Amino acid sequence: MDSSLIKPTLASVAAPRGTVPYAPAPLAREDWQLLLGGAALSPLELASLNAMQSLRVLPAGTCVFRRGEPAEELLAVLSGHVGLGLVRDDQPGFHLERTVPGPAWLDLGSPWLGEGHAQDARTLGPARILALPLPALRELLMRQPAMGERLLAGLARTVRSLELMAHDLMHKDAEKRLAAWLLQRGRGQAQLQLGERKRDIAAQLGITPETLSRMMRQLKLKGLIAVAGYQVQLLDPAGLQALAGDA
Amino acid sequence: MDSSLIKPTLASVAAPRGTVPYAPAPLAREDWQLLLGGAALSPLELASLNAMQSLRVLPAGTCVFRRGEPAEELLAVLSGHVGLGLVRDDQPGFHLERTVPGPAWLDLGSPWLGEGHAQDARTLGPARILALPLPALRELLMRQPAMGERLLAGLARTVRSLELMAHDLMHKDAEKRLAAWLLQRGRGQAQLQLGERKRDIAAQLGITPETLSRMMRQLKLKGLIAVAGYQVQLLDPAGLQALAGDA
DNA sequence: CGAACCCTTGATACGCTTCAACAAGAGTGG
DNA sequence: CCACTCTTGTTGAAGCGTATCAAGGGTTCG
Repeated sequence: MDSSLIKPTLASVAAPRGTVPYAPAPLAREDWQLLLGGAALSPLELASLNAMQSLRVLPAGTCVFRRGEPAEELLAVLSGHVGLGLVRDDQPGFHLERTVPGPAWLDLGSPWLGEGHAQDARTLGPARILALPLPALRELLMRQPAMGERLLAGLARTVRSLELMAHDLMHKDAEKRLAAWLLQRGRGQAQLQLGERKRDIAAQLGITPETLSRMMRQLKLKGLIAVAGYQVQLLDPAGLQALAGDA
Repeated sequence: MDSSLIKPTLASVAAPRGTVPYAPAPLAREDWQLLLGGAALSPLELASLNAMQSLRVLPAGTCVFRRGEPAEELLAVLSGHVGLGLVRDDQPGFHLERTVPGPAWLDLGSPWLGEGHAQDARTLGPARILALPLPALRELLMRQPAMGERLLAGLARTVRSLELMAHDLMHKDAEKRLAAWLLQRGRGQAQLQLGERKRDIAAQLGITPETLSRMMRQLKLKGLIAVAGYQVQLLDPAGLQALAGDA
């Protein structure tokens, strides 16, 4: 069985609304800690969070929320990948701009603005989505002000990541961005399995699928990576780092 | 006296550290409200904020903070413009990436991460900088949890703005970005005075000064704007909007 | 006055997109 | 089982958009 044959699931099928009712099972402590970071969560905090939490189990290609829709919950991806982008009325398909790999917050900001979501979100593969209703969370914030700081840190991390993306789009060419993306996705692992379609990767990098294909070949020719289908091996992480750097 | 002759102040001079001691004068209620948004601030909140606040009055081209420097205060620009970018060791000058026009938060996120600032910041013109020390703010947050929500909303707005910037960099060409920038900067006013050097505007748009010059000429030729030095008139806002749009 | 900026304009080069064609699965229905 | 279609990734040729390089003019300041 060749692992390179494992292909990402489709994302361009019709996107029905996720209607699976929430599963009432409480989350593990580690799940919460990964999302909220900071100091260890107290049993009281854990209990409050588990009391308000609701979980949605969504198949691939499901719509999580639509642009303009009022944001009344804080959403997080527990497992799987969720894509943020736009459905354009004049063109078919889904224009992906950014993917959120679980576990991570999906939209931590919109609920506080009261303006609704700014983008569409849909699952790129099977995913588990965590939702915290805003009213309950507000109440928790009043009782446990330390929770506010965890949320602030989470949003600050989003800001960091977006600043980095803007920086890269302005100052790095496609090859540098791909190298940086591979390193970030690899997280130290030399072997990595692409969990999404290559065109979705290209969309995240702000390039066309054709260019991504060419850049992959470039890196392969330079001996920095080895590619076999959806399996990529980082042969020379230091070389990739040098190529991706701001130099 | 021709107003188009008003030129932006230099920003490429040596950047000394801001050393002006804080002025103890309390801020007006409107200043706080503009920054923190949301419901009207209570007298108690105002008093607490004014008690911890410190103000720096900085001349043009002053360094506000450096990359990597620990972030122990929440910073806001009360008046003037502050540029965020990078000083590169190998190249001279300051590589601007984003400007923050006062009144607005300058760096609302870094203090919560405990990792220091991610970019350098320096004033593009004379500016007044507000600082709220983190320990005092933490204490206020514990006593007044509603303040946390105001900060969350502020960070969420930053996220929105960065998402928009990334979107534009990926999907809009230079002309579209310039049109969008002019509309945003105009804020409904047809007449607008460029407060910064054109090369700084170009840097924000992710293009070179040469391209900015050409795009300005393009818009002028199309009859959408009229340009006289640093004075720009939006002749056809609807046309600009159509050109800048995602269509 | 020269020197140091700044903005502009033109010529050229390069990166990336676009368009078109093709091969390789995956799903479907005969 | 096959033919058929749909989607994906790949490759090549042509063209657009923007950067780069070079030169010139305007303004400010010493």
